Amino acid sequence: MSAQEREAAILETAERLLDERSVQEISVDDLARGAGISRPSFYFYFPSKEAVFLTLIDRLVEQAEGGREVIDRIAEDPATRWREGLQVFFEIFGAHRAVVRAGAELRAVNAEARELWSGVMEKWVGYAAGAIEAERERGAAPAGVDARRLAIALVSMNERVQYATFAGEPPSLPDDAVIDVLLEVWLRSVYGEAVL
Amino acid sequence: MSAQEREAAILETAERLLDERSVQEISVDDLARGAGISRPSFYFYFPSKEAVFLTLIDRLVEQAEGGREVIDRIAEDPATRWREGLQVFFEIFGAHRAVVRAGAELRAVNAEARELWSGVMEKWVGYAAGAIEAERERGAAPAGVDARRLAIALVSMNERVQYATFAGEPPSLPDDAVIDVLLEVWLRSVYGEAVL
DNA sequence: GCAGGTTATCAACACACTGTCGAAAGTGTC
DNA sequence: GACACTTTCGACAGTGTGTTGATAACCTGC
Repeated sequence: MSAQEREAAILETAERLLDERSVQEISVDDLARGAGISRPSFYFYFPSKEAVFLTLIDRLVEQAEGGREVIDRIAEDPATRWREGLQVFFEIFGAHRAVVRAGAELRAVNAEARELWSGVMEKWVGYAAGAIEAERERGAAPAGVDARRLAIALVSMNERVQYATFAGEPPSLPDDAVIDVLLEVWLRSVYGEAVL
Repeated sequence: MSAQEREAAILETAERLLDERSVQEISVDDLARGAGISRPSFYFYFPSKEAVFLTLIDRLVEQAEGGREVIDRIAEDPATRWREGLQVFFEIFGAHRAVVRAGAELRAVNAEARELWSGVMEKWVGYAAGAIEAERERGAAPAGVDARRLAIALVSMNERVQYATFAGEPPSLPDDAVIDVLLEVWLRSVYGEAVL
C-alpha cells in the first residue's frame, strides 16, 4: 500500500466514523486502526487528528466554489439565479452532512478551523455584496442598508439555517423547505422597499 | 467558607478564566485552584467542568426571558417593539460575551448544552411565529411563507449574526450596526409584499 | 464538653488519550 | 549486496479526567 493510499484510507476512515460519532469521540488510534496502521504511524501522515478533519472540510469548501459563477449572472433572472446560488450550497454540503457537523465542532475548538471558515464566509459575503450592489446600480433593487452589512446578515442566516437542517438540531427547517424560505428572505431584503 | 460560597467561587472563577481562554483550555484543576480547593473537592460541587459552564449559560438564558413581554405588544408600534425585542438579547448576551463564546463551544461538543440551546431557540421561534401570525391576522402584515418557518430563519439569523459580533469572528457586523441591520431584514421579511 | 452523624477535603490511584523517540524493517537503485 | 530513503511501531513521557477511601471539620443534642 502506497503512502497516498494510506493517506486516502485515513481520510476515508475519518468520514466513515463521523457518521457514527463526533470528532471528539474519534481518537487518533481509531483513525490509525481504520487505515490499518499503528498510532505512531498515523503521525507520519498527519500532524494531528484535527488536520485530518480539516482536510475533509477543505475539500468540501473547494467544491462549493462552483456557485460563484451563478452569482455573476444574477441580472439575467434574479429570482432563479439567487435560487440556484442557494441550491449549490445546499446540495454540496447536504451530501456530506457528517463533514459539516465535524466542521462546526472543530470550529468551536480549533483556531485553524475557525480561520478557514471565516475565510470562506468572507468570500461569499463579498460575492453577495457585489451582486446586491450591482442590482442596485442597474435599478433592479432599491437602496437600503449597506450592501456588505446586509450580505453578512443573509449569508450568516444561510449558514445557520442549513447547519440546523443538516445536523437535525431543532429548531430546523425540513430539507424541502430550506431553499424556499431562505430565498424569500433574500428577495424581500434585497428587492423589497423599506417598510413601516 | 460555606458550600454555597465555594460553589459561587467556582462559577466566578469559570467566568473570569473564560475571558482569557476557551472552555477546552480550562481544566478542572484551574477551576478548583481558582476557588481555593483541590481537584477532587471540585467534584463535590459539580459533576464535571461542563456542568459549571452549563450553569453559567443557564443563568444568562433566564435573564433573556425579559424580552418575552415586548413581543406581546408588537401591534402597539411594530418597528419600535421589534427593535426592543432585538435589543433585549443584544444587551443581555452582549454583557457576557465570554459566556456566549463558551456556550457555542460547549454546544458543539456536549449533548446537554445542545439540548438546552435548542430549547431556548424553540421558545423564541414560538414567540416570534405567534407575533408574525398575529400581525398577519390583524392585516398589518401580508401573507407569505409559513410563519413558523420564517421565524426559524430569522431567529437563526439573529443568533448567528450576534454570535459573530460577540466573538469577533469575521465576517461580523460592528456592535452599533447589529440591531439596525437585523431589524431591516425582519421588517422586510414580515411586512414586505412578495417581490419578483 | 463530648459522642454522633453529616459535610467537606484531599492524597493516591486507575484510565484514556496525545505526541515523540529511536530502533528496526521494507523498498528501490546503482 | 551495499546505500539511502521511506515507512513502521514498541516504549516512553506527559496531561488530563474521574473515583476511592481515609481523614478532618463542623454541627447538634444531651
